[in-house]
Amino acid sequence: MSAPAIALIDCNNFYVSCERLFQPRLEGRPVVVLSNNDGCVVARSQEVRALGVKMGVPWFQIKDLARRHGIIALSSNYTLYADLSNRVMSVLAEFSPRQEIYSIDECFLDLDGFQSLQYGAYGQRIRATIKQWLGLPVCVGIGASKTLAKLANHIAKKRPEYAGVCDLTSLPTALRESLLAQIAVGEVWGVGARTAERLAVLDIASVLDLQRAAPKALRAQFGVVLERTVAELNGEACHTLESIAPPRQQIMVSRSFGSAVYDLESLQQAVTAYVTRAAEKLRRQAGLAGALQVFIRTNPFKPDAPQYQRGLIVPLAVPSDDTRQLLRAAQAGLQRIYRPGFAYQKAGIVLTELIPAAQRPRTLFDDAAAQARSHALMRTLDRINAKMGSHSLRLLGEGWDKSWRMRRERMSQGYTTNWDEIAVARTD
DNA sequence: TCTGGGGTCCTAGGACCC
DNA sequence: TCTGGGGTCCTAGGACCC
Repeated sequence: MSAPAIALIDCNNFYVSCERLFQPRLEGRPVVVLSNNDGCVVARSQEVRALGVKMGVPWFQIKDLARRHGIIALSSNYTLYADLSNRVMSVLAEFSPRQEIYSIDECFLDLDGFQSLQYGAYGQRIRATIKQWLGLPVCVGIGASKTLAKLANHIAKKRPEYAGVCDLTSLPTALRESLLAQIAVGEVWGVGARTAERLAVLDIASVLDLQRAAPKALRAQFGVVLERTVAELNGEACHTLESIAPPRQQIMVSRSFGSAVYDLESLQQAVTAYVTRAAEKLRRQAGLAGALQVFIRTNPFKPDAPQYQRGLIVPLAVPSDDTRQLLRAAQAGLQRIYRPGFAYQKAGIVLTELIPAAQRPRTLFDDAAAQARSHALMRTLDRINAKMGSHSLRLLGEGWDKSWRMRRERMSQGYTTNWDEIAVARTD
């Protein structure tokens, strides 16, 4: 009987690695990828980390530093990252029958049954395969629980002597504990800055301290989440591997504007675009929304300017996935919360009370013919946009001028997703 | 000038009911 | 002076994640 083992494979500074794949000149140079509107740093190359640039820092705050050190900043190209992510995940799926895709650049694999191959060696094979087939660097962490696998991955990333793969299940106890004693408790999956601060007061500073802490006392002070984390650190798997992603409970689409927006019409256009996108996601998971929330807000980072923020939940008479009905609800809500005279910085919508389309409630007033027409129209819309590229067909309400559209001034191309921008090996 | 977007889970407290 | 007790449901907000 083998002990359970879970692997966490995580791409190294994924967005930067994706960009380097198609722009080899970025290799060895300090590179960051910025969030929407070129706002914050969301990915940093090793060279940038070494300069002390923190995750999430606003780009304008480090422009001086960037100039001095020749940091190259790129707008985020999510189409490219999503495509490469899909390729990484398909390759990784070959290494275990049970895979949980956890985020765009991470997945868990259940290694149960692969013990005879030696987990560490298996991890090296995974790492080498992704590097050779896709050109992307990954690290592999292996542990008896998801939390330990994450921790092992952290060690694999930070300590070169592990060559990108750390198998905590095979380390001698003394070595494992000395490693855990050197890692700050805030590195543990599920322990954020607030909790780390409160733990410090109790003299729980390292991962080893937390592993050895009394679970019941922690539960009383911090709740059940931290209690489970401690159990996981002790090798008791509380978080199971979810190979089938459960349907989302809410679908949100929101964006900051490229520049401030004042008039209702621009907000209406933006909200139309967001609802359109959210409805596509909703139909892709075969769901219906029972309610829609719409919200708008001014820029909270400008406290001197008049502030206004409001949201409203609009219930739908009947749960729906029809873009037109969702739009009516959103526009009605927007009308009610809009106040003139403010510089709006962001708007968004959230679809909530989601149910599977198969559970569509029946009412006395069901109009089967109208439902069939709606279904056919939405399916056609989705198909055309899937084939011709999203936004090929869209509602007039999105408008044409788009002053609210976000800034992306440093964007790379669609090397793998757009025939016109496909990567070129040589031009002569 | 310039500060992302999209999620989940848990808890506390109020409303309501018997 | 002195104002029940317990259960359920819902919502808002906090904390965390990538």
